[in-house]
Amino acid sequence: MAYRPADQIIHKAAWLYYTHGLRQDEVAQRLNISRASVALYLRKAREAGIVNISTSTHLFSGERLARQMEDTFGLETVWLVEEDALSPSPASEIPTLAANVFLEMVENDNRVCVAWGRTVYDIADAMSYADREGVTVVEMCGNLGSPYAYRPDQCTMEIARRLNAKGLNFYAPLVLSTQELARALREEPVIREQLDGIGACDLALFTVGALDADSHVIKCGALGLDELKTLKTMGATGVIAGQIITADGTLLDCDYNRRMISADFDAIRAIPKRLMVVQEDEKFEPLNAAIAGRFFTHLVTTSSMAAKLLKHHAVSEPTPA
Amino acid sequence: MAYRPADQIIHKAAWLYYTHGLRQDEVAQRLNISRASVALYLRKAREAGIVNISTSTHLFSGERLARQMEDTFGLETVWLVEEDALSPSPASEIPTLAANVFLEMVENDNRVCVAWGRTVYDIADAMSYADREGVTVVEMCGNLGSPYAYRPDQCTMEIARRLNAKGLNFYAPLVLSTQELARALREEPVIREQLDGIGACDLALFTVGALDADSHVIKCGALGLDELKTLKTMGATGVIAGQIITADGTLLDCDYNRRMISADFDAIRAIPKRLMVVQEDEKFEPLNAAIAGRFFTHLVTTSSMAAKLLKHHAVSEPTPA
DNA sequence: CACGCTGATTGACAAAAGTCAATTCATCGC
DNA sequence: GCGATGAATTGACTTTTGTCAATCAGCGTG
Repeated sequence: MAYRPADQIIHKAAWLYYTHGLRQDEVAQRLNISRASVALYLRKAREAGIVNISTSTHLFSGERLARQMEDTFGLETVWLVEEDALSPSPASEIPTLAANVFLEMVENDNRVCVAWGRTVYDIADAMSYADREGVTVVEMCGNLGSPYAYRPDQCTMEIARRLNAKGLNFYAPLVLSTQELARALREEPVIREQLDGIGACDLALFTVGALDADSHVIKCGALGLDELKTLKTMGATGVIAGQIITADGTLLDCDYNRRMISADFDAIRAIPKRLMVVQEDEKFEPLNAAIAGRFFTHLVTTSSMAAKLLKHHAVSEPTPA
Repeated sequence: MAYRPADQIIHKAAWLYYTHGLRQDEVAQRLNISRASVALYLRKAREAGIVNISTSTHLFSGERLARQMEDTFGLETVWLVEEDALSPSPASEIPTLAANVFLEMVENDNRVCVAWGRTVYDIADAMSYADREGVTVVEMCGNLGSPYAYRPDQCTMEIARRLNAKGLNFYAPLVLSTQELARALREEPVIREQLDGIGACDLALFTVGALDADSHVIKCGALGLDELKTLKTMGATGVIAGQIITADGTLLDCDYNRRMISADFDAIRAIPKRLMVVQEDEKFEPLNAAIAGRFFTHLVTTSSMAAKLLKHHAVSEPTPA
């Protein structure tokens, strides 16, 4: 490479400025040039890679992953827990973190909307009591009578209790036996009101459901195993507020979904802050679908899940440059 | 590691500012904090090594003199500091440059071996935090209990800290009172292992010591003044990793050297990249000896020293045309 | 050798970053 | 509860940096 005096002075400026921490005017003085030139040289030095500014990869590797997640998927904030490390009890880490995150997100006089499920119940359980005022907690979708401790209305009520908030339950089943009945029920004023109120929320807390033999919808009897198999061949990938979505994050066009009393997807997406929480590694596909559907803006999950998602993203649509 | 919200926001601010190039007020807006806080966080991030800013050392190896050094003495790369020129504080320039050069040379998963001394300590001090992984830093020779801040183990540990590396100390004194004891100690498994590990390093950082009244070995009490005088008449010229060498770069055959716990010269020379750093002009003779012994492959020193070395070389063995 | 062209350099101004005293917030002991 | 204490945060101000139109220096050309 040819020797160019221009390079030399750029190097010197960069060295004095970045390594020695001199100010631009000091550098200018030392090199007998104007400060404007120094500014110009420094920009050139940065562009030419003579100075390298990078954010650490090993310190806070989890943080870095989180930032990458935010960038890649256009999310507001991502929180990750390191499961490999010496976490006291990895299982409880996510709900605890999620509960804290959620509490930080709730503001006075907010209207928050929560879905239900084991994860949400765990979060409610881990949530400390907060001194909020004027908060209303509403259910995101219809109820499912189930034998579990995490009955839908209990999730809502427990969270409301912790937030010193008013809890509003959904007085309807999640799934009805016919489409007609569902349609009729949705037009009932009390139900209509609840459904319409979802889009007016400030904050949502929910998770995405998987579709295996031991996942929620099956266990609660809302869906049969054979029915599930059929739906899967149709592209069923995950469950958002009771409703089945495909891999690209859209509502699966099926009878089951039409028999549902639940939040409209556009209403959900109208909520400014939507916190998604995923604990289980097996929920990779569903979560991917939820990302595609732009269902959430904030995410709490494990770093291994984050790594998987990023890897998958890189493979499926390699970034230019 | 525990979840600390403070870390998260600092990291996020650093990420948005340095990686995304947002302005401080944009970052502040995005994170809902004041711009003053952003400025504070960014400073903390820099101090904590979350962001690394490094400048190329190319400038210092781009000179004709440096090239000549490389050619004449068969060195890989030579970096020279002009003591008269742009040095903000000439004394600090060499350690700063050496630290930067060293950082550029260290690669992930490297095993690096460092000697100790004031120069090495200064380098450690000037070194910024680096984003390396899997690096191990080992001591090159035994320790000398000294009253100074630059205690051997501190050099190693400080460098390890800056590199996010594991530091391995040598659990032995540098000099023992008898040859027998030294020999016995060298056969101790834990010591043997450390000694053997030196040849397996990828990179070494060290300097050559002088032999005057106020040089290291004397000050630390490892060697008496009268003892020194005797050794000098025997040809003692410099100190490499504690061991005394003659002008032709070979180990001086003396009792002192035989009482030493330190790296074998062949082991040192087995390390592919060996960075020698010399600040003091008085180290001309020792450095010459170190060159003769082919102890190093990379060199950081002053250009006046380089000039002297080249001149001396030309006189002692004039090159044809 | 005057001319115009190109790219480097600068002065002056605008924008951004740094700083610090004042304030708010949280935590603790009484 | 309640005031004291110390840390975190911020608003207002200062300093530093970025920008850009204007100027200048070098240089090939008619």
